[in-house]
Amino acid sequence: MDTPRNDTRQRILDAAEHLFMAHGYDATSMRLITGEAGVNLAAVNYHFGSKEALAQQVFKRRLDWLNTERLRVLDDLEARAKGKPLRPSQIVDAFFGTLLRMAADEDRGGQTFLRLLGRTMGGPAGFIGALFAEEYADVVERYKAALFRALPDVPREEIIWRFHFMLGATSYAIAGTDALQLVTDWKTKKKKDSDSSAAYLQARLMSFLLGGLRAPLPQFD
Amino acid sequence: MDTPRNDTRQRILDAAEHLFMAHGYDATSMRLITGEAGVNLAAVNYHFGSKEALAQQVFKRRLDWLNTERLRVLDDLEARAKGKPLRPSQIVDAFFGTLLRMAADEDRGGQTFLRLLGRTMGGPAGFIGALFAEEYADVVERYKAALFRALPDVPREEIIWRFHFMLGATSYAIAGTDALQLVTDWKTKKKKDSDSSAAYLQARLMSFLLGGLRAPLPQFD
DNA sequence: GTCTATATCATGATAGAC
DNA sequence: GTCTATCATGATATAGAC
Repeated sequence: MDTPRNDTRQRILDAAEHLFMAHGYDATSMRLITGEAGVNLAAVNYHFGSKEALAQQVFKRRLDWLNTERLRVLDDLEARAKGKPLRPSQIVDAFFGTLLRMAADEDRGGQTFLRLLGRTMGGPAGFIGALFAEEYADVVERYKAALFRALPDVPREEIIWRFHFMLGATSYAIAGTDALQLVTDWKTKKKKDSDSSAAYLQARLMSFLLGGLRAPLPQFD
Repeated sequence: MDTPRNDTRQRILDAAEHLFMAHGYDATSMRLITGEAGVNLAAVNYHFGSKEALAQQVFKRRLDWLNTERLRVLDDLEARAKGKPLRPSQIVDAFFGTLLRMAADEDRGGQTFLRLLGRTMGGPAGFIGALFAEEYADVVERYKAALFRALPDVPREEIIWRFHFMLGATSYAIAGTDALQLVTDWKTKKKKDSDSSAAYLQARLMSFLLGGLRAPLPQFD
């Protein structure tokens, strides 16, 4: 009896994740998806109901894990701090570092999903926005509150903006380097350490984010 | 004889810019575009040849101006510096500040184009990537060189990464705040100064970018 | 649950009258 | 330059046999 045969669902999700990443949602037809998955065209509508519902499940499968993990890490940090505010670096690492560590885990979608995520978040606010809002709401609230406590001297409005900027820098870093890659020669130079490149990216991004988060307050003049 | 009647071309470009921003490239049909522009369906193919060529012109119209302006500002700064390296803040403001100042200029497309740009740069690497590479190549080279001179102690590779991160934060800031707006209550609070909000955003973003650009170097351990 | 075959529709593009 | 009418294509979704 091996594995119970819900294989089809998984195969469709994997193919869709990959193809959405490569060509975008609109440009990916259900024929492409079912073709790559090796299943029948009608299977998508049987298992998911529609193409849009399929896309939602593609994201939900990964985001459920990510957000649970983010909350778990934050709970852990706060328990250990015993009521004292966390350091900004801890919070940033818990939120964005957890995201980046997904990239190293192929079972969690690896870079494929992360790049898809980065691209989708910038895209037209479409159907995915609602899902994000629903999924992220409590997590973002918790992390915002932690940042407020960690940076009592920074106006809350400023923190929210900087959180937003950090999201953008991270999305871009993840979404792939296509825009600059063409202009830059880093790809050839970087070929040697493609394994540890995720770790390098993480270290680089973290120091950038923290530098921005703790920058001197802007002067409105 | 009034205005010579190339009105149609402009109307199509304006409508396409607006609709691409609102719904994305794929989801915007030529019937929608010509409908909003008040011109005939066949006019797009007559004037531009194809939908894809139209999209390229939508970007080219704005980017030609933006990149020329960026070069002009950099030339000006370097002439004034008389061989001495520029300050990082000057370079960042010349590159990203010029971009943000487009948002205040309705004749240059204003926020509409800027949001479209922010969204498209994150999207699937499609046809627009080639145009960007062609348009941006010399400008990015010039700015990279200026940053190298301004930050001689920072490894060049690190500068390139941070430039990339800055692009991401800026794209996101521009592309609109949809993702966080739902979670945050800043919209109601911010209603009062919708005029000067562009100036506030610019000041906030600039201090964030500079903080990140000058952050302590990451430790790879 | 899975597949074949098909219904229904919207799209980008073009030919040709004016 | 502008319009109408239309073509060819590829999309999602579904009905019904197995």
